[in-house]
Amino acid sequence: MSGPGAASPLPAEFYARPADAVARSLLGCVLVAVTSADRTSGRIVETEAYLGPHDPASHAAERIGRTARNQSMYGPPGIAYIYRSYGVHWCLNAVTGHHDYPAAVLIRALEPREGIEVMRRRRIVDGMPLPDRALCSGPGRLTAALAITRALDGHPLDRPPLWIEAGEALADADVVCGPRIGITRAAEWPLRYRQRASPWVSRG
DNA sequence: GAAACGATTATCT
DNA sequence: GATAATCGTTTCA
Repeated sequence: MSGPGAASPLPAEFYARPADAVARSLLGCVLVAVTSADRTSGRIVETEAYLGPHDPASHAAERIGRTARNQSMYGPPGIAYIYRSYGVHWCLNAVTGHHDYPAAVLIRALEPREGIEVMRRRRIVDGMPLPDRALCSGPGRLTAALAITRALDGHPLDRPPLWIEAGEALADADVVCGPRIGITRAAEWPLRYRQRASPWVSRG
């Protein structure tokens, strides 16, 4: 898509808010990734907020502090924080809040929009394609589908090759907020946001 | 130095 | 429902 009326990337100011507010606002926005050969994108249907040093589940919790891995979380709002999960998967976050304050929003699931055939090709394992439902329904799955790796850690999310555009905002009635997933500390904090009844979310 | 532990997923029972 | 894959960070000696 291009020309008049095309959605423009969200500015850094969009992210200069508490992580839970950004996590809610990102639902319905569109994540776009381009390579020299392909363009892939999807609507964000599930996010999770990691609030700051006082959030014990955060990679930058008080007890951990600044490390080589989480340095992007201390950068300016609107950049990517990408880390390796379980030594196997890449996970994408949008850094929020103000500079030097570590907070971020984990992008957990997308509804595929552009390049779904490219996503299918990227996820073929042993000749067996994944069902479309599984292409982007999880933080590790969507990075594989969009070819997002550590190389983009710290990348500003308002320009190629990876950016987020405003989408159609979701009404509060279409948003479900509940406990976070896959963590042991403060998992019960209601910081996971997802589109109600979307078949593209990671669980439920 | 050594060992345990994940903001997960695919595969097997 | 259980578990292997797989590696950087953190923790402990």
